[in-house]
Amino acid sequence: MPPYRFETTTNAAALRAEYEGLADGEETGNVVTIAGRVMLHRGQGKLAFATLRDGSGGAVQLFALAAVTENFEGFAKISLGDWVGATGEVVKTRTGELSVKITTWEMLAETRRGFGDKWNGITDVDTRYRQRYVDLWANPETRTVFLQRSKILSLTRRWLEDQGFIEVETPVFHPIPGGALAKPFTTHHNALDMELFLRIAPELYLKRLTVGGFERVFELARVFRNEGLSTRHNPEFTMLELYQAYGDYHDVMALTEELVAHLAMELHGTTKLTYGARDLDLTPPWRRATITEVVQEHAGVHVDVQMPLEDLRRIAAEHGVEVQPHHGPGKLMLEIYEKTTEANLWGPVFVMDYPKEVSPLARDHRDVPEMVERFEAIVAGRELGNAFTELLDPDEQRARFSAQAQQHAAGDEEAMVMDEDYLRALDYGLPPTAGLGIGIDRLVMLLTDTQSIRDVILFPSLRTERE
RNA sequence: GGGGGUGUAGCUCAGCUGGCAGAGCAGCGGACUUUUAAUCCGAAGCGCGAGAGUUCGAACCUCUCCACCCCCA
Repeated sequence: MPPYRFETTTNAAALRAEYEGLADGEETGNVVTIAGRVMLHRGQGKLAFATLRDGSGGAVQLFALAAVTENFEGFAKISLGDWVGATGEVVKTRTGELSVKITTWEMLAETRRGFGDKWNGITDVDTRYRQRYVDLWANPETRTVFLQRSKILSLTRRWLEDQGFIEVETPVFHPIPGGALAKPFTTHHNALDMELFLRIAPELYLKRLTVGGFERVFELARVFRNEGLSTRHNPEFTMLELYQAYGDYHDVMALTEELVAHLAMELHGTTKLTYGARDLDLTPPWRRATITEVVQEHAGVHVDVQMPLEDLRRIAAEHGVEVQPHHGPGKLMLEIYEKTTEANLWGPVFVMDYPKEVSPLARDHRDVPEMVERFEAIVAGRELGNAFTELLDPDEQRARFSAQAQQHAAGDEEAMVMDEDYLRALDYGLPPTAGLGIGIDRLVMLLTDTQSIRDVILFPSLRTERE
């Protein structure tokens, strides 16, 4: 029967740091107590060795002798995967392995199932994602990725707080889904007898807070989008959204590149990374380019929202875009960009200025008609972040919502609907504000050089297992 | 939704133009006073994702279905 608690005095990484310099065969006289999981085990008659790995990420050898170890017979029979706590002297064996020469030990948990092949680990992706607890032990790289994810979240919080942002929490249940173009999940509240939506973005609540006087806010928000699964999409994922009063999208571009560069420096000590065997230089400043410019470069055609609709339709069709009758020039321009260019932009690059038609929450461009001040940060062919100078004018916002609501009524489930409460908030006055959303999962992928979103989400969405 | 791939022991995998299902590791039993994926000896374990078909004979061929992965919409 396992003990109710077990007190350790150190861990494997600390032991390594402190005693790695011992000479072969040297004994220290220092007694320590450690605990962890048995990863390797070697019996040798009246001797036994076990490699113990613990939460420090390090591993240290337990060295048992029949003459000095209590219940030696039991120790000689422990299995790979068992949790063991042990006390003994820190020594280095004759062959130079840092060890704890144990006098007493306790079984903390016996495993009933093996942890897979001790050499090959677990490679079956289904097992790795479903039984992450196995993956984390069997594959140290998995552990590293999630430790890095944790560090990225913590560094992001600290950095934003240093810039004067406060972290807030806004509702996950939304009576009206909004803040992004996506299909929501629905649920039902029994006591209120009302349909609710799981949020697709925290945007509209965060901007209400800016109206309320929180001038710099951010949320690390789990959001939910009812769409397919892929290496880049999980139905629930984490977005960083932040709003900065008195700023515009140029300010947020600077913030984005500085934040990402800061994270790269803290994690890797450099902003020159490798992603998928290709170099990726995240050093600021990142390139700024308009959609028109990048489409010209990658597709060799000129597009803008001023040109005749017929020309845009023709170019779109030539590039394999499925042209719908209700597509306006803005939508066509965006489709052409996404089809021909986005995935080919290695970046990092801020692709600037989007058609108003596809950006219902962004403010009109100060110089270019029918466009808004919006950018997407593209890195490694993928959208990392999306940001804009926020639309402040309640009348204009109402008109944008109306246009969206019409599309929604026409069957576009991703289109927005009217949100009267948000309009009421704008009536009170939203100061000039810039907002940013960054996909944390994709950011973690980038900074950990992983190719699937499932490699950076501990428990990715999977079909229910069935017998 | 379309295309491609995979599915064999707890894990990692092999299994040829159809011919009696295998290995290593783990687990179990045993030997061994300094091992390092320890080694050695022994016994056991899968009927091949599910179902149907072709065949004297199917893990291998055909069909249907299921799951997972990748690409595309």
